[in-house]
Order: sequence, then structure tokens, then C-alpha cells
Amino acid sequence: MPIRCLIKRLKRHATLVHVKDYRALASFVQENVLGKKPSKYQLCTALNCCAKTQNSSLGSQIHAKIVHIGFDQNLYINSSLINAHVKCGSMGDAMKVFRGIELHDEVSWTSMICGLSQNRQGGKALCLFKEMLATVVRPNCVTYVSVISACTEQESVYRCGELLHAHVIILGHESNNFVVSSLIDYYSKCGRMDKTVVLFGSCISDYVVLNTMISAYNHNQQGEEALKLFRKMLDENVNLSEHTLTSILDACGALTVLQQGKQVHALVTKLGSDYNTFVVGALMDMYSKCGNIDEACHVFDLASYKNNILWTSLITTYAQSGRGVDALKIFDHLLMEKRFYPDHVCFTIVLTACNHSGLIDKGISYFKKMITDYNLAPEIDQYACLIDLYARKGDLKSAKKLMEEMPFYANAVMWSSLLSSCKEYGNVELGTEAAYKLFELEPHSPAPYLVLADIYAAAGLWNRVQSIRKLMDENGIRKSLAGWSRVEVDRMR
DNA sequence: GTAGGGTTAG
Repeated sequence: MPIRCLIKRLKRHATLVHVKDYRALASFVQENVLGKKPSKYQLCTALNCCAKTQNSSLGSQIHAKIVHIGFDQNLYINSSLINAHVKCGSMGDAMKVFRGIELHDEVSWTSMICGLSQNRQGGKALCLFKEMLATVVRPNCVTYVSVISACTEQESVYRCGELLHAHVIILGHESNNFVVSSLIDYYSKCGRMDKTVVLFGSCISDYVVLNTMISAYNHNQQGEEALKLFRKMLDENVNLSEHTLTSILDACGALTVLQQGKQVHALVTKLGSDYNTFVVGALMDMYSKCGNIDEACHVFDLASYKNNILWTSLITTYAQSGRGVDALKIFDHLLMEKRFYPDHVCFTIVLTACNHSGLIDKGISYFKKMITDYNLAPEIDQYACLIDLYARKGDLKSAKKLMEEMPFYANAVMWSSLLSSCKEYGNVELGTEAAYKLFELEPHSPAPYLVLADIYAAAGLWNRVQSIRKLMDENGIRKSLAGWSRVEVDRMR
């Protein structure tokens, strides 16, 4: 089969690459591309396939061939090579190729920026973008899509999406739906639904923009709005993708609307989307949030292909049904069998399960194992879990030390953990520091004021309680529960 | 004649 036909077939199965195609591709490339001197075009096409099928060993063989033939300054080939390495997660190799390019164009820059962004290295992506701005090569809308999505990664100084939005407006990229989707996603993850709604209202939406909007509502606890939009999509016969189904199941779970969740399940079966692990994971999540753990497990059992995502979903199912100990048993069992490679998401679930089950020391040892046994650099979410573990144990010193020494800026979740534990263990000094940090980070939230007042009251510091009340009045903070978001109430525990 | 980078989901 000619290589172009193979690509067409692979594109048709964007999510699930057929094993048959994959084997055919690998042997085709080995025989016809690596055997004799391939053309530049063939090499690009072959690398494109390596990227799509995440065939890292073939990618490396082609890389060697490129160097051997001497095509290593061709920008088309280098961009494809960067992309292939990136899609296989070989960031070091991608960066070597990138740095070896003598004269860059916007595609080679964008390939690397995008690669960093897709591999959870948003900070580095932004640095590279700044480096690009200092050259004569100008970013285009594809570059902006990559760099904006890099900003959504974590709450920190990297969050300069608004500045990038301004660039986009000036350069006239605002009508590009890829750009619009990345901006909607960015603003929704910053809690800026006002901006999100304006962007959505002023674009000619396609199915990806609609999917992004549904997940924006989900991120901001507006499941009803997500369902409304989904119904509109059904009425207007908009193409439903696996992303749509995953997000809408998420909304059903958050709202615990089992009947509607079941209807979506029927739709999943009808559309034949039950091969997709994200959809299956979302179904399990929906059932377990609706309290139907048996059905969640049943969905898992029926899944023909069980990968890391689905195993993580199973652990999540038990963890969020209050069966943290069982969740950890499954996790330990999978680790022993060595057919499971836990990732960051999985460790977050496991650490949270430890926390909720009161298994503090076990959680701390998992965190260490994550680094030593699985070679994973902890991200902000796992640090937040560890800080919470120390804080709940009453080891406030270690929690604080970690917040100072970790490679991220401490966020509101961490300061809230610390503040709650200060209340629990009666630490006035640290509690004051944590609360004042939260006043800055979340200026409209009444929670830290009230917790700090509780800490002062428990310590008999009535003057200070009075001063907090005064401060609330001065800053216009309302005390009633009605105005609080669900997140704030949850954090108060 | 043929070739490169992009948004949304655990």
C-alpha cells in the first residue's frame, strides 16, 4: 500500500490507530524508506506517520538516516523530526534537533513551542516564545494557539494569556477558531467566564469551539449551562465528537443527574464511541459520582482495551466512593504486576485517596516513590497533595517548608490547606500568614477571613477577632454563605 | 508532482 494511502487511513482513525495499519506502516517504511536513499518528501511523510502512531524507535531510525544522508538542515524535515520526537515524548531529542537548526522559520519555532506545551512544559514554551520574539521570525496564529494553551497549564507567573490575547487582536487572528478555542479554554481555567462568554458569542462556532465551551462550563461548576449547550448541539445536528461525550458525561456526574447520564451512555453505544478510553473513563466517573459504583465497574469490565487512563479511572471510582483503601489496594496490585505505568494524574488521585483515608505516611511514601521509582517530576497538583498531607498530619513546619522550596509559587489551594490545619492545630502565627496570603490571592472570598477569626477566637484573642471583622467591612466582604462558590465552601471543610 | 507546526476530553 502506498504511504499516502496509509496516512489517509490513519487520519480516519485519529484516536484509535489500527494495529494492522501500524504494522504495515512500520514495515513499509523500513523496506522502502530506510532501505534505499529516500527523498525529502518521503522522509517527511514517514516522520509524520511516526508522530501519529507514536513510533519512537522508527522515528529514531529515520533521524539517523537523515543525518547520514545530510538532509539535516532542511526545515521541512527538521520540523517533522521535532514533531515526531515531541509526539513520542522524547523532548531531549526534539530540543537537540531544534538547537541544531541554523536558520529557523515560524514553523520550526512553532513545532518546538507546541511540543513543550503539549508535554506539560508550559513555562519553557513561554520562554522559547519570548526567544522567538527577539528574532526576525514572526509568530503566526498557529504559534499563538500553542503558546496560549501553554498558559493554561498552571496558576503562576506564566499566566500571561491576556497579553497574548491583545497580541492576537492586534494581529487580526481573532477570527481563527483554533485561536478562539485556546483563548476560551485559557479564560475558563482562570475562572474568567465573563471573557469566555464574550469570545464564544462573537465567533462563528464550530464543534471544537462548542466542545471547549462545554468544558469551560464544567470547569466553572456550571453544569446546567453545559447541558443546555449540549441540547442545542443535538437540536442543530452538530457533529458530536468523543470530546463532546466525555465533557457532557462530566457535567452529568457533577450534577448527579443519573437519568441524563444514562441517556448519554445510550448515545455513546449508538455512536460506537465506547472504544474511546476517555469516554469509558467519563462513563465510569459519571456512574460513580451518581453513587452507582457497580455500574461504573461494569463499564470497566466491558471495555475491550484497558490502558493507563482506564486503570486510573477504576482507582478514581473507588477513591471517590469513599473506598480509598480499596483504591490503594488496586493501585498497589497494578504496580506489582508491572503492567501499569502511573502518571501524574494517577498519582494525584492516589495521594488524594491517602489524604481522605487518613493514610498520611503512606501518601508521603507514594510521593517519594513517584520520583524515585517512576522518574516523574512532581507537578503543582502533586505538591498540593503533599502539602495537604503534611498539614493534616499537623506537621505544619514541613508543609510550609515545602511551599517555600518547591519549584512553583504556592497557590490558593495550598494556602487554604495550611490555613485549615492552622485552625485544627491552633497555630495563630502561621494561620495569620496563610490568611493574609489568601486575602491577596482571592480578594473576594470570605472564607479565609472567617477561618482566621475562628483561629483568633479559639486562642481567646478577641481584639484580633474584632479587627478581622473590621477588615471584612473595609474590604466589602460578605459573610453570608449564599454568595460563595462551591469551591470555597469545599475548601472550608 | 510530492513535504512541516495548531484548539477541546482522565
